[in-house]
Amino acid sequence: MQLDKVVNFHKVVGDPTRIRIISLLKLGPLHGQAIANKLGLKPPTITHHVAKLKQIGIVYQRRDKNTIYFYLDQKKLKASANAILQIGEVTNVRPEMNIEDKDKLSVVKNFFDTDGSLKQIPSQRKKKLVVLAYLVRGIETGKVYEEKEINEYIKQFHEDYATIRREWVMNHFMYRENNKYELNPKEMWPLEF
Amino acid sequence: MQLDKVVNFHKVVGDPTRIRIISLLKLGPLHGQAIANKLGLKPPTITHHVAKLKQIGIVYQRRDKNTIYFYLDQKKLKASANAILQIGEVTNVRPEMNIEDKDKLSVVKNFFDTDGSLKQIPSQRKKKLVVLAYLVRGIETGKVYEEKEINEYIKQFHEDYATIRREWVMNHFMYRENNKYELNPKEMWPLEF
DNA sequence: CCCCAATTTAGATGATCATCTAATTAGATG
DNA sequence: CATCTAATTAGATGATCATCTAAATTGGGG
Repeated sequence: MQLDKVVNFHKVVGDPTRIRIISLLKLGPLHGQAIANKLGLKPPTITHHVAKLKQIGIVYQRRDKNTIYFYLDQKKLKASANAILQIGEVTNVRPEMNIEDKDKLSVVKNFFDTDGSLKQIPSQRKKKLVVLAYLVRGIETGKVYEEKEINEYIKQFHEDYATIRREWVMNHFMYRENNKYELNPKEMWPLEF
Repeated sequence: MQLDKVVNFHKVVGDPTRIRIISLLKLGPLHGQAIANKLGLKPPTITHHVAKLKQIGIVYQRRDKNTIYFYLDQKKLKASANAILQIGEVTNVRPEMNIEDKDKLSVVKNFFDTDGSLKQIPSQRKKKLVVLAYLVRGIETGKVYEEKEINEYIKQFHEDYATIRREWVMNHFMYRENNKYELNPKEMWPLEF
C-alpha cells in the first residue's frame, strides 16, 4: 500500500484517452491499430498510453503473428482502485518507527567507518532503517536516476549495492519505475530522519 | 457514471500532495495552516489543492471563528474510487441511441425555422438529443467557455438558454466545471452525430 | 533474404498544472 | 472602526505530459 503506487495509479487513470482505452478493453482484447481507429488517434499515441497502463499492471499483451493484442486485467484494476481506501490504516501510519536522535547517532557511529564506508548492513530492522536513511542523504530530491547511477553512488559506501538499492525501494525511501529511481518525500519514509 | 467525472476524480487524486492531504484528513478534520505545516507547504498551495478536493466532492469545510476546518467525506471517496469499475456497464454503453440519419434530418427540419432558430425544445427524448447535438455544432473542441459565452451562443437559436445549457451538461455533450464549460468528445455523447 | 504490416522510439510542440510570493479579502475582537 | 489572523486570489515560473510526424524496429511470409 505504498503512497507512491497509489498516486501513480490515479495519475495514469486520470486521463480521458486512457479511460476510454480501459473502457474499450473491458469488452475484450484489441490490437493497437483498432484502438487508434476507434479513438481517432495515431498509433504512437496508443503505444504511449498503453505503456502507462501496462506500467501500473492493469493491461498486459499477447502476440499473434505481427499483431499484439492488449488485455485488461480487471482484478488488478479493482484492487488498485480500492487501494486508496486503505491508505492511512494502522499498518501504514507514519511514523511507523520512533527512534531517538541519540540512538540514530550511535547506529551511524557503529556501522560506519571513519572514512565514511558502511562496515556492514544491520540485520536488526530499526538499525537497518537508520543506515538506509543515512545513506540516502546524497540522493537529490526530484532528480530521476538511472539504475547505474544509483549503483555507482552506493558503491562509495558499500559493495553490495543491489541489496541497499532494493531495501531503499522496499522501505519507501525511493520510488522505482521502469528501472528509473527517484527519492520519495520524507513523509513516506518509515522513520523520521 | 459520466466518463468525464471519473477522469476528473482520478486526475485530482493522482497527486502526491493531495493524497497526503486525504491521508491526513482521514484521521480527523484539520485547518489550512495545520495542513500546510504538516506537509511543509505554503497556505496558498493548500488552498489550491483543497479546492480541487472540494470540487470532486470528497472534502467539505466548516467554519469556526476565523478558522476553516476541512473534513473528508469517506463515503463519497469510496463511491468515486469505485466508479471506474462500472464504466462500460450496460446502462452506460454507447451508442445508447441509434438514430437513422434520415430521422435526424427530419427532426432538424421540423424543429428549426428556415432562419436557423429553434422553434421549440422537443420533449421526446430522442428528438431532444438530436436537437441538442445539432445545436452544439458551433461549440469548438477543446475551447473553455465562460457560462456567459455559452448563453450568448445559445441565444442565437433560442431564448431559453438555461435549459439547453443544462441539457447539454446532463446529456454529456458538454462538461461543466467551476462555471466553465467545455465540449465533450463525441464518444461521450448519447448518440452518434 | 527481402518486403510488409504492426508497433515502437525519438524528438518537437503546446497545454496543463504544482508551487511560490505578494497582495487582497473575510471575519472576529477589542 | 482599527487591527489581527486565516484564507484566498493573482500572477509568475518551471515541470510534466499528451499528441503528432518521421524514422527505426520487430517478426512473419513469400
